[in-house]
Amino acid sequence: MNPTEATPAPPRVRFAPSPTGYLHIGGVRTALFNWLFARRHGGRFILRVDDTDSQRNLADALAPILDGFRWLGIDWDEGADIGGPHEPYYQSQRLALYQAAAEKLLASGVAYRDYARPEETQTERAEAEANKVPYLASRRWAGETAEDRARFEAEGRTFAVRLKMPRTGTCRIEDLVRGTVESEWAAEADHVIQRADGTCLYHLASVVDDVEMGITHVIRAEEHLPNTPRQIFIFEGLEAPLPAFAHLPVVAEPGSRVKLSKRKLDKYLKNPEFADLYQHGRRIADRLGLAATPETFNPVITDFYRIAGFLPEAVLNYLLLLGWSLDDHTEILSPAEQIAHFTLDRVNKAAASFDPKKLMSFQEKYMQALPVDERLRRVLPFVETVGWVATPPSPAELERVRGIVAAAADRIKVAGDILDYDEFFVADEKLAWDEKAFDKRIRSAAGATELLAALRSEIAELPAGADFSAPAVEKILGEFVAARSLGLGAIVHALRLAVAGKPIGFGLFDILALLGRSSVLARIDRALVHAATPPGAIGPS
RNA sequence: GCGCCCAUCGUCUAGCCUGGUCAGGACACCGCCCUUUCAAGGCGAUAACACGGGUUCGAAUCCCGUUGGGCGUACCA
Repeated sequence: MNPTEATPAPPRVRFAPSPTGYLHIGGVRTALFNWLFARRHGGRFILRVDDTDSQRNLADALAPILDGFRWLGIDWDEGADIGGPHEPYYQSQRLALYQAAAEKLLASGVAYRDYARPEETQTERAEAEANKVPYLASRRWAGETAEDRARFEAEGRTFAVRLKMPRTGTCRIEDLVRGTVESEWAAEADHVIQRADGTCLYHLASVVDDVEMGITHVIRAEEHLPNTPRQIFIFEGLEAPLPAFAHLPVVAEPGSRVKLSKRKLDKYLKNPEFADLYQHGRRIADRLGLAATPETFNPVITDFYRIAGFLPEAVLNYLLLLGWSLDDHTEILSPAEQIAHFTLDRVNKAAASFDPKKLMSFQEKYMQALPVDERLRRVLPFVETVGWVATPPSPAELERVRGIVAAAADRIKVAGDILDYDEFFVADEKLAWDEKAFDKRIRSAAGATELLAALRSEIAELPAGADFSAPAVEKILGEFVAARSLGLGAIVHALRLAVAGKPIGFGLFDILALLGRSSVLARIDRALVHAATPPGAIGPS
């Protein structure tokens, strides 16, 4: 690098979630872009907590957010939990800073004490609405002199602090994503920055913190774009340098441009693809015995993916492409590649709607790329939680689960899918059958029970310790059907139902090998008894 | 209402700045192949420049307008 060239200071960016008790997937996308930008330029990513309006228990409301980021591998350099040079990182603990800033704005005349009563402001606003003009405060109750203040206070009025917005000129924002955005200052209302009770509002707090924390780039969702002029006004009032702004498109509902919201789960469930994703996760949550309410478990919330056993890299990769692209063909980017290639100028302007199917496709690709032992590692916590293996598993259990994972191959899309394969963990006498399939494939299939019985004796006659691996089983079955001039199809379905209880799943030879000879014999026996029981009669539970 | 933002296949997008390609890729869908089921995989097909005016030999690309959508307009964030 040319030593005479000034090295730009490393950027400082922030993500400032409200402690709401959950991490919104759209918020993750915004945080991801900030994080990527910081990592790409050797800057700092700061996690500040916007709890100015918080009534809830902070620790409980914040934990899911921090856990979500940790799970995703989005780490922060300063902020919640870890502190840093600009402590505290909780806005509720920075009130004095905001009040001092309000004083400064008041002193320099860019803000005023507004003694208007709420209903008076309301009347003015209604009037403006009726006249179809932007609402502008009359400033009739602005206590700008000591006399005015004394008079208003004598009337029993209290004040809020309002910005005294310019009434002429143009505000120009050079947005890194949207280019030059212009608006008339006169269209800006005199926003309140400090309430009558002395507490401060978002716009003031946000700007004061950005100034104090040395934020160089404000990268946030597009919904904040119309708020930017008033924030710029505060920056200027504080005589602070302006950060660069980059407004990201929102993450929208499936098939719409409306911002994704966790409260509209019922509506999204009418979208079949969204419903599929939800049901997929739900099945896993149910098996885990989780109380999955829409408030805590829903594809809009990051925890959904963690609980169901998604790979964080896959989720991140999908989110990256929601509003950003590298070129006309690259889709799979590892975190390192994402950092290496991310630039704000390739961020899209239009809102991007959330596509559950495409997310799943990323998840499948990432899962397929994982070696069996890695998949085993992801799957283990699930079988441990439901008690199918001990915690930690014995070497034999480990080997068994590994075999199941290997045989499952691409069928395990998310780690929690392992819970679909209870037939390998349930005791032989507890195996439940899919009755409809059982009826079709065994009870009403001509010759099925006879064939099953014949195969059963053949397997039983195998010498003790005979090879029962998948290839060996394949050979046994092949010879069994060949001796009867039949195809494999003649026995496969009945056998699958008998030993696994369901008509779908792994390759049959894998199933038999995984179960082992004694289980196979026991299950065929039990199926034969069950087949003899008339349908509708009470079968084994 | 007013202000701002946005607009390419169903969806995510490339292309737009620096006009000229059969408008490219991915996901989904559909069809075929493979196949003991289910997945997976392979091959193929359908599918888009919101509309209307300009400018130009030529417009997805530049300009104007229209329409549609989104966000904001709180003593919320």
